[in-house]
Amino acid sequence: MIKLRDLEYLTAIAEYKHFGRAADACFVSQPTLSGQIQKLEQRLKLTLIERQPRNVMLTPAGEKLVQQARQVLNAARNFEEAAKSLLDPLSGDLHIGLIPTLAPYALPHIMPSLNSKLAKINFYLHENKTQDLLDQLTTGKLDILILPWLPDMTGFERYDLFNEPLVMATSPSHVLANKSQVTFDDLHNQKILTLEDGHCLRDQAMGYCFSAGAEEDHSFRATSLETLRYMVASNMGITLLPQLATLNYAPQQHIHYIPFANPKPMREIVLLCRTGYARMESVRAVVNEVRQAVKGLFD
Amino acid sequence: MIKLRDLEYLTAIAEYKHFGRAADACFVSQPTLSGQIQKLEQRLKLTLIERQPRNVMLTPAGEKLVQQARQVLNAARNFEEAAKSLLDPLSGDLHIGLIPTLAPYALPHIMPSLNSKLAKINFYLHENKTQDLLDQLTTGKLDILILPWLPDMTGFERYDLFNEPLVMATSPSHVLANKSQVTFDDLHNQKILTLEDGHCLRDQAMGYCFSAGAEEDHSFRATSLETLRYMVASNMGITLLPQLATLNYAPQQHIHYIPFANPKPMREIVLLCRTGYARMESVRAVVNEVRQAVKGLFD
DNA sequence: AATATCAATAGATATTAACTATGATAAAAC
DNA sequence: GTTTTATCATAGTTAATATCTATTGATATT
Repeated sequence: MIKLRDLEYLTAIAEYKHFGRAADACFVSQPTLSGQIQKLEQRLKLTLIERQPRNVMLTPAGEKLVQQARQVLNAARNFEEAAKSLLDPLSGDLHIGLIPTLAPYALPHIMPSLNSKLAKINFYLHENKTQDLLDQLTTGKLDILILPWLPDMTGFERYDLFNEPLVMATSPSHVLANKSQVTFDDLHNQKILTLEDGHCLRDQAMGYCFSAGAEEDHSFRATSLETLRYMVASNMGITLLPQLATLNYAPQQHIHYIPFANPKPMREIVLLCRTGYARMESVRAVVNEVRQAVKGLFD
Repeated sequence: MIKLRDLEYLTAIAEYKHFGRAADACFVSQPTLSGQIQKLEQRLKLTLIERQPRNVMLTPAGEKLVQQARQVLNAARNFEEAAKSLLDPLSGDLHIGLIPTLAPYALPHIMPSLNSKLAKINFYLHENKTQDLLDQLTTGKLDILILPWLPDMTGFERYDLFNEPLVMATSPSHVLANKSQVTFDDLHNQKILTLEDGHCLRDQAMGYCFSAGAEEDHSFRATSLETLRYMVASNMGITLLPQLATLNYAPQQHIHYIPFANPKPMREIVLLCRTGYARMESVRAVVNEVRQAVKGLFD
């Protein structure tokens, strides 16, 4: 039977394409790693690594087996995590991935209670675009994602957290600024400022706006919600913001936030983790705390 | 890092609930296994096994970790199989699960070409009820299933093989015996002989018949299609048989097989394997051969 | 009370993964 | 064209440890 150590060596080579550095990463000497890899190749009767001078690379067979090896190592990590979590259920490290249009506005509401109620869990927060988060969840770099649900997010465990309305943001001098509600029809022919590509908020907000007959301002795409907010304040256009991003920001920045009349555009914020993840107790605890924490934020 | 050997010991104990027998299964002495399990428990700081005199059992923590351990061992097996299959892609052992209402009638059509075209693969055939097959596929005891598709079979890779019509079987003296086609309405108030519980053909055929107003003969449930066939021949009632079970059987047994008018009742025969299974080449080859082999059997 | 069953312990042995030191080879530098 | 550097392979040694056999201890069963 294969040894887990061998698989670690193999994946390290795949990562670094360099025996010395891979050996360092495994905390062994280079000859040790070289020798073990050779033995592995002999046992499997396969050449896994192409040793060109100054250029180490994997053979096709090597690539394939590295994938399998990562699966095994992930399962082994799961075993150890499950063991630790049995010893002390709500403890250990938990890596949470969030998207940039949610993290800075939601975290102030949820992290205090997470940190106090689940004090033995160390929360690591990672901000990234949706697709990267999903990849990192799959590979095990992240344990939990909190993001707006999209229908193609299959193959994960899903927990609904809350529905976040999008609201209209205008400068005080804008024609819509003093309405108490914005209707679908109000959007007709309005010019909308948007985020740059890759933000799921962009796709979602634009979908809503276009179907209402609004137009995107193609001359500008913001890299963050804050940029967008400043543009709106400078009377360059209007935009849609998630409601969490509008709390405690209104007075000082001369922006009017106006809710939509029904049907309100919404983001369905969910928590995802891998199906079969070893620490479901921690996940469920987080889900409960987040639900508690946002209770009452949305009417 | 945990060792795979430890996980094998743990799962062996889970299987045999007996140190001696588990040790035999692992090809080591009993003290070796005892010692390693103890070390494992110390490392994890968890009691995994309850050692009652003459009664070895797992603690709840043990049960949980055994599950995780099996995952790891499955992944490791996958790695080794992937390696072997890279060495010689279409070779090795392949365990195929089939249901009893399909296997004896389909295998004569498909095994000859599988054995000749994929001569280096050793095919092991397992006949069992659907739910058992799915469990065994999940746990890795089986590599491939061939059975009628049901909507709850999620989480596997699926390949459509062929659609098998069901046909009406009657004795020659039955009122429907000499029709060239049976319609939905012909079933009204007919008495249908059925298989015993657990056969998916029973559920499927009955679903069709009941919706047509037919009635089940509650006084009798057959344990196999062959019993059913004899009952029909003895003029005890009529039944629905999958078409493959009617080929080359008609003349000698005095049964009339009558096709249905559209919409024909159908079984959608699919091939399932685990997603991410390491030997997809072999699976695809089997899929292709089976599709070839049944081509022309159904008009 | 005697015996059988079964897991734990003790001590010896063999395997092997790891180390340090060195060698070999080819690209890069002068 | 020679030297230097980078990089992986080889050799020999050491330390760790999984395994074995033999035995003990404890508890049901007869």
